Amino acid sequence: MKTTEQLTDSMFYIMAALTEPRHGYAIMNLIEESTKGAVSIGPASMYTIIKKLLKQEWIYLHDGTDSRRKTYLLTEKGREVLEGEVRIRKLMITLAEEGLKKEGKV
Amino acid sequence: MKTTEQLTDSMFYIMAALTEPRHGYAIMNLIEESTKGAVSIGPASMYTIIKKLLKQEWIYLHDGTDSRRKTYLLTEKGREVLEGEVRIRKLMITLAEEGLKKEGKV
DNA sequence: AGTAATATATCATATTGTGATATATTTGTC
DNA sequence: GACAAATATATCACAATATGATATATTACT
Repeated sequence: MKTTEQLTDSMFYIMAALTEPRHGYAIMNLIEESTKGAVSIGPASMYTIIKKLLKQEWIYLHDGTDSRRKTYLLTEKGREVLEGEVRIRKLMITLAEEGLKKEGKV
Repeated sequence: MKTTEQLTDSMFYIMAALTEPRHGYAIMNLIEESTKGAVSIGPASMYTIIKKLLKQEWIYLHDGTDSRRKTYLLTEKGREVLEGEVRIRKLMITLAEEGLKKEGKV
């Protein structure tokens, strides 16, 4: 999938959770709760992706960080990327919904 | 990402396009148009994924198929999967939007 | 003191996606 | 009726991503 800055699902989910300061474990729990258990990201994926998001400077290590927990938050750039993603994803959901409601059983 | 039948982005996009009978090339164009060029799936990804969706029986080879074009459509099972996906994706978009609109620049 | 929950981390592997490329057919046009 | 451009499908080898298994340390609870 080639795009103007397209995120994978997992990246999107994690960034969606980081509009507020959260640490890795909290992100995992939030995603699981928000989707009622339908989506869950394990630690391997979690920390792999966090590393990448840091490198891209879409998230940063936030103050609340103590020796035990590392708290992250979207950067301004990250917010913009997320906003763009939300827009694109909404378009595709609209397309899917329109098609589905036509009840086009051919 | 572990789930009750989670689709990758590309799979989702392609299935979203197949609520009506379409052939591969048409799917590619539709996705590009619907997202205003922001998302584009090339032939390699397209046909790889179509093969997988056929095997899963989420899409099937539809009648309109002539010797030249192969037309596909969602199966009933495929519709259900897509419906479930739309639900989950909406939840995550809502989460992202709520976070974003708080304008929480800490 | 012992155990469950919290929290981060990594490695090797599995899964998924894609650029490059090939081929055939149809359509338009000079 | 020759040629180019657009349409349409297909595959391979490689790149990018995600993940199960596992390890380790700290905190909370009883």
